[in-house]
Amino acid sequence: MRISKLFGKTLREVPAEADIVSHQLLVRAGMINQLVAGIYSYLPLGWRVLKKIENIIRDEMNKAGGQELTMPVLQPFEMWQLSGRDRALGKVLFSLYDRRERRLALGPTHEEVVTQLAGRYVQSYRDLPLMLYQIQTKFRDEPRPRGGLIRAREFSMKDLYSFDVDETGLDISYQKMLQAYRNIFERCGLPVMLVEADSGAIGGKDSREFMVIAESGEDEIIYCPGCHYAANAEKAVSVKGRIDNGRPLPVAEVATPGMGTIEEVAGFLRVLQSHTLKAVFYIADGEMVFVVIRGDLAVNEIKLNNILKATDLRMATEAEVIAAGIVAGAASPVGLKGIKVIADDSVTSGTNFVAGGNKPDTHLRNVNYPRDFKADTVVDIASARAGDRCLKCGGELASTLGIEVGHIFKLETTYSSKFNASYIDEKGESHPIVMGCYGMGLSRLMAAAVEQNHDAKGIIWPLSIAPYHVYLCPLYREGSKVAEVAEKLYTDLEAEGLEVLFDDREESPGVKFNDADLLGIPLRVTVSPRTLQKDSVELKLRSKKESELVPLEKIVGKLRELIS
RNA sequence: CGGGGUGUAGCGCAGUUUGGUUUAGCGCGCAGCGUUUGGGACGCUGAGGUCGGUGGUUCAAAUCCACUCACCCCGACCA
Repeated sequence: MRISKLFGKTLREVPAEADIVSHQLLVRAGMINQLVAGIYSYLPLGWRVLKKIENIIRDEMNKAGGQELTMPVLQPFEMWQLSGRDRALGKVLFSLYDRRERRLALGPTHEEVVTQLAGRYVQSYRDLPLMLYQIQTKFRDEPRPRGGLIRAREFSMKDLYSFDVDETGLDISYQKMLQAYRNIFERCGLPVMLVEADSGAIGGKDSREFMVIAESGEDEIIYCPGCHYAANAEKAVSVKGRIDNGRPLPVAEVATPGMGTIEEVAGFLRVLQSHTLKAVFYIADGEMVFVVIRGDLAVNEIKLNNILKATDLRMATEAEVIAAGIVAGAASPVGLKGIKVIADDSVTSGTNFVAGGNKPDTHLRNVNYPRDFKADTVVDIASARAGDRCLKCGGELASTLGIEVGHIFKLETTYSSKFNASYIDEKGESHPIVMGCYGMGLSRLMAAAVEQNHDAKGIIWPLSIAPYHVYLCPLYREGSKVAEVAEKLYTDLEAEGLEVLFDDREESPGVKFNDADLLGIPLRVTVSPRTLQKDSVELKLRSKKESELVPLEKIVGKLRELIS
């Protein structure tokens, strides 16, 4: 490709709307252009990168036994009502009406459609296992798109669905995908961290995310440097320890004038915050929920909602707390009636806690579970934090930020039972198909690759996903034979099947070199009067500082070698 | 949805506080001509603007007021 003909221009200045590095560089390099918030055009260079990623993914999906197909973006809204996900996704689900006033959704993911489709064709256990996938544009009306391609409203995604007869089959499919994903990231030159995750609105278990570590990441990862434990903070667990305050003592009221927060109460009574119980109030789909957790811990709302399964979960307002007859600042589950109580398991592991007295300015000492109060549910709902102890090895947990580039999980029969997708086994009995779901964001992967591979000058594409292999950079001079040599080299390299970006512009060397660096093409070949004096060209790797002179007759072979 | 910020040429910005020599300006980019060519060259000439939109105040609005739209950031939320 001749740069003089290439659609798209590099920008010297950083676009005002771009905040994170991948967004800035992709826009400056003329690879993407924003139409409206979270919606982008891919210009020829960016599109080539996306296609390279797509081909790697397609190759690995096919190798793992996947069959590619494509499903409709426009889907009847009733399907989403049937699965109940119209409510779970809420406004994230784009919807519109056709001319007959029938409501349609723009596909944010395809569990509903693929389950219905598989259900129509799979009849016997002989039809299984099966893996179907597509690479397609998805639509999600994000509350807040951000970071360029990191979180877009229209984006490219690969989604594969596995269908098996039973759990054992699902495990095999799951492992195949796990390996395929590792291969893909490896081939894209992208180091990833595999973390345990919450499966969110899609539902399911054994949820794993592939994270690219990056400052601009949106997800917090809690991991243990000592063992291999790593989890999304939404899901992470840690050692809470036991609070041993001796044998349970009789409950004793104590005056705590003006003390509302845990910090104040603990300070006033001269006890550790971990020796107190904290009450937090939520409204789950309109119903008040009383949450009890040890004073030094924080409630993880994702974990909490996995118990409550509410569509809308939020902290209660002060007015709602008062209206429920609860004494804010001195609330406790002791003697409480008529309100659902969810307790973190930390409250059951220890003795003689300080808790609210349910009277103004009053707390209770020596509160013990279950002697003094009972919870409807006792389960882990605490946030694990960096600095906590690892539950597996006891080491100290650390945290980092990551970009979620892939997410795989087991759906089991959640969708197959709703959409009546079943098969007949050897005995002639009918069973719902056991499913798995495996997503990967291509456009996000592209952004993550830039986050991971860049320097002050620009992008440094890994060879496998670079828009072109070679940046051919002649430095013209009147009366020299540079142009002639460069033209011939361009033709020869293309004939060899190399992907060449030919900077045939009459620009000064600085402009060309800077553009080459910004675009991040892995190999740069410079032809100039200086190199031609030695019958050579200069070869420089984008990822390296040094360059070398290569004799003209050897350069084609040399490049060929570097690329294969 | 709550909080904050920004909308002036393709891009980056100044001008808005205190309305009037502003015919709305600068840098980059773009077009033409000439010189230049190993790390964002230079000269001359030129094209390019509903000052986000609507309404209002005023003799006069990029500038003041009201409403509104868009974009960005933080938070909430999120696959």
